[in-house]
Amino acid sequence: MSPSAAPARIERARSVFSALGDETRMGLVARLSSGGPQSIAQLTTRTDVTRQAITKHLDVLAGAGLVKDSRRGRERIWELDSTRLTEAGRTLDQISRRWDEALDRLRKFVED
Amino acid sequence: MSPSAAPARIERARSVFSALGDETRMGLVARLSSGGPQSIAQLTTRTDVTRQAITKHLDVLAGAGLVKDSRRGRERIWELDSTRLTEAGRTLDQISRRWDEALDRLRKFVED
DNA sequence: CCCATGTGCAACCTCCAGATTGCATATTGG
DNA sequence: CCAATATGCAATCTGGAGGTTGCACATGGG
Repeated sequence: MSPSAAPARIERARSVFSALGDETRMGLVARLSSGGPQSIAQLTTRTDVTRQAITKHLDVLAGAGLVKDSRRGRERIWELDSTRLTEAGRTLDQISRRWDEALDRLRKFVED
Repeated sequence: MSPSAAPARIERARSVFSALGDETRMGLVARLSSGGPQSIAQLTTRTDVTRQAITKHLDVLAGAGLVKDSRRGRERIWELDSTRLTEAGRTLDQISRRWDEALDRLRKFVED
């Protein structure tokens, strides 16, 4: 496993954030994470948008590698794929940590 | 410090992701995290967009609570505020962890 | 005191994300 | 076999995000 260059990692995280930035999509992810794999029809219930809209949103999430689908009869089942989610979380931690360390250095410097 | 209700926490994270979803803004955050506090003019260099565009992006980042500004003479200095960044990262971890645990339960259930 | 530098404001433009509607196509249960 | 259910495909619409331009307004250095 290569260490994955920082820029690529950041860009990957950005695509994840772009996908999660939408309210409907964030809701879908939350539902999937707690409710388990579900069909499009199921995911459409308790939503104020059309099934078509949900389908598009799921496609976007899939594009960011956050979900994957499989067929079960006439249904299309969607489920979460936590890999990218975890990675994006770690990337955020890194950025904020780097900033905090820079702050510390600055503080010490000022004290001298 | 109240534990902050889950929905509010998620919504806050979503607004952070929405801000970080843009390529230019993600770039600004990366620059600020490693390069320290900088003026608008500085942040505009090495960018293919106008200073006005950068200003708007900074305003969006500020709206999500990711950066804060202060004046220094005729300059306006922007710096990172890692609080929301860290929180958003933890939120992602929680979601993916919840999903992973659900997966484990499902696996054990199937084995029985 | 003046000019170069750093910003703020506001009008304006363009494009595409997010949504809808209408119709075609699979599957399944009884 | 047939009607109900679940989804796919495509055309179309629209508001707002992201960008620019032009000009006014501070501030600091020489």
